[in-house]
Amino acid sequence: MSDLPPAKRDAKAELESQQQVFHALSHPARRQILQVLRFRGGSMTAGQIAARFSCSWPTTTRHLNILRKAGLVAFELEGRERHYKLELDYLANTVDSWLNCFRDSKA
Amino acid sequence: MSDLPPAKRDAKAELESQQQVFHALSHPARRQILQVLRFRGGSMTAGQIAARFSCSWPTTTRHLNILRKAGLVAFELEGRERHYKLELDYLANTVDSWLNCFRDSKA
DNA sequence: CTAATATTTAGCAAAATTGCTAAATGAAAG
DNA sequence: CTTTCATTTAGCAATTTTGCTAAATATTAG
Repeated sequence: MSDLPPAKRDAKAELESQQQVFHALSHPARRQILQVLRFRGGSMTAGQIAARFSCSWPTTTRHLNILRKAGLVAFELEGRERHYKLELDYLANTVDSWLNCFRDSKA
Repeated sequence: MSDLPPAKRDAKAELESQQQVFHALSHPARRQILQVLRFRGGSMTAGQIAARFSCSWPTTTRHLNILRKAGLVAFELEGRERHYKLELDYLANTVDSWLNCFRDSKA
């Protein structure tokens, strides 16, 4: 791996993290988790999140993992709770930077 | 189906079209098709699009179908060619309207 | 009508995703 | 140290997605 010039390596890495973000956003449950987090001030425990969803707790955990690997949420341990927090700027910036190419330049 | 008050039915329909858009955007080849279209002025034949991708022509056709059902592209027949065009506004508006909830309100 | 061109649909196998239940981890309370 | 609480990991079955090749469709050219 990494037998590429820095510029290309970076571009590739950026494409990959973009892919992780868009993949994470493709499942309605995951978008909803982000919205609930946003709505509740940006931070909740795993239990509070899981309680709001109809799917099983482990399924929610997995969605949270996908969101975390994509960089859209992060958590901090507090005793035996995990406080997940929304990575608001990363979310908005990543999507925006892709979407900007498609914004009407005539506006 | 459709045994719901109009407001809820509409909300549900909107969620569903949002889902189709985000699902369509989750595959790198599909995002790339949109970018190529954008880059080339918003309109290309199926053949011109397929020629730019490493996957087989039928595979590209399927990606185009997914994009079309999501409302992100549309085509017009011109002889035996299909001219696909980018639905720029729908793309930007759909993604934006979801993303707006996550834009920092303090800015 | 026949051949060629542009593109799609059909149908299949491989891979990825989802959701579940059961078991595991790790911190805290008794 | 044993139990309890909060949460995750493991492992499996069902479904969906992807990509391929082969066959079909439709339009134009000869």
